[in-house]
Amino acid sequence: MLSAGGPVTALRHHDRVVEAGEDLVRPGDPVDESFTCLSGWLFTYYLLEDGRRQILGFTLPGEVISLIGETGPAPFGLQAMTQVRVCAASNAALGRWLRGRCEESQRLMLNVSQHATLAYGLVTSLGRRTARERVAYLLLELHMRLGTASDGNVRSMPLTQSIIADALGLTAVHVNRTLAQLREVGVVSYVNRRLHIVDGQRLWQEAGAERDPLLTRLRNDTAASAAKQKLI
Amino acid sequence: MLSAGGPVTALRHHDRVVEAGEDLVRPGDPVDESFTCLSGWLFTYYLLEDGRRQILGFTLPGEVISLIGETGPAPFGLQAMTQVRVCAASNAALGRWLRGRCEESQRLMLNVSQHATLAYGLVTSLGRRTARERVAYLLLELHMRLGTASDGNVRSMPLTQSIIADALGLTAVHVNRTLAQLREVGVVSYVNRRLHIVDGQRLWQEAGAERDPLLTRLRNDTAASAAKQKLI
DNA sequence: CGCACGCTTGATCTATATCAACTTCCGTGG
DNA sequence: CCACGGAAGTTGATATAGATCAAGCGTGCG
Repeated sequence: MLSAGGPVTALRHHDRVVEAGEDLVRPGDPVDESFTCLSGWLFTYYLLEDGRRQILGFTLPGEVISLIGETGPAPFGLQAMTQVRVCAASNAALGRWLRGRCEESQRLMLNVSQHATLAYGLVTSLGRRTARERVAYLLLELHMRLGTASDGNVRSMPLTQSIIADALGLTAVHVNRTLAQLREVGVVSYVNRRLHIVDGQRLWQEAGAERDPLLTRLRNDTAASAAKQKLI
Repeated sequence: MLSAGGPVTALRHHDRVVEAGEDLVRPGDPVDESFTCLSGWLFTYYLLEDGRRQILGFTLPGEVISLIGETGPAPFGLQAMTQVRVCAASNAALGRWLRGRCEESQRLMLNVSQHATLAYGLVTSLGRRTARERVAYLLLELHMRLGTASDGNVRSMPLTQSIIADALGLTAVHVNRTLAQLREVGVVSYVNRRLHIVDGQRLWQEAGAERDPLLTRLRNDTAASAAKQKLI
């Protein structure tokens, strides 16, 4: 879905390792590269002048961060949540490389447009969902982006409660209480960076996502790519 | 900025007129076209199952709605706020046309990526800004997208208070009070669908946008395109 | 004329923030 | 191995931004 696997890796001029908590891109840095995340998790964040922070999205292993549309100073930062290995390609080279390859261009556009779609989902969460719905929705989304393929219901992720808070426009304290609620009613538990989906169906309900076109599509996409995996 | 002016108009197979309050695309419709807005305003919206509505963005005259990344049922709707004239191009034809034209492909990608950027701005507003900051920010953003070019400080727009509310994750009532506040302190007034910027500098402050990279860029872009206009 | 929609204003409620204290976990240095 | 310190998580008490409910006003339109 968010992985294109193509041009950025083809052009990789160097890989880079970033330690947990460090920035791959600092807000304001000149943007001149795009990345593929080889391993580890990143988030994209926006910083208000007074220090309030909003997380704009997460990048999981295999996903592509296409910054080729950006110019000048980065309006946001990219921070590693774990140790991260990325491969980088300069946007200039990428642009040149794409010049002859319309196919690839369009593929990359697809990637950008999927990021936009995820952003729209987040807008909707922040604007119109309750804390509980937001948390449920995020956990569900990440669960699916990690690939439904293997061991079903348990999954470990590097999110802290205060990262969740900054992604969902909430307070760490409130995220804590919300997670506690969801655990107590037996829907999901997220303890020790370990996500355990207790009742999948109820989780979809809690997220208000049963008919949510965004998540539904994500489900189909991952189902499809899981099927593809099987064929190999 | 959000206007590409290129492929969609080049390929227009038909124009269409939509009356105020009608949908150009209904949520769930199959998406098979992209549009350029020739006149009038639209908004993109997401509908939760229980009727809550979140507006994801606005489309102003001259701007392009590229849906070429979308397939299957539309996850969102597109509604006309005024009578709207758009020109439409089928995504299939658009894809074919783009095949030989990498330049144009990239231009379109730029457009998509700018929409994503606006979405990130909205995420930040909804997640981490107060009602007052949100309203100020939105008014400022729209003011600039309308083109700073001509008559400075007054501008008429078709936003109702409840549309503003649905865009900013607030209640119409609260938007009303917030607008009243901003008016009383002499920063902006938005009365009768008429935006009057009383104190531009304070408005940037209220929006918390003085160093906001997103809006700053928008300012530069429109300044640049205004300069270009002059040259013609 | 009357009705619907948009706006305004007041009273009250509530989801979430804020403040504060305490615990548990984990890595580091002695 | 233990002692320490800092980050993450937990829990309670209280505060507040913004929601909800309700009523009334204007105005354009069928």
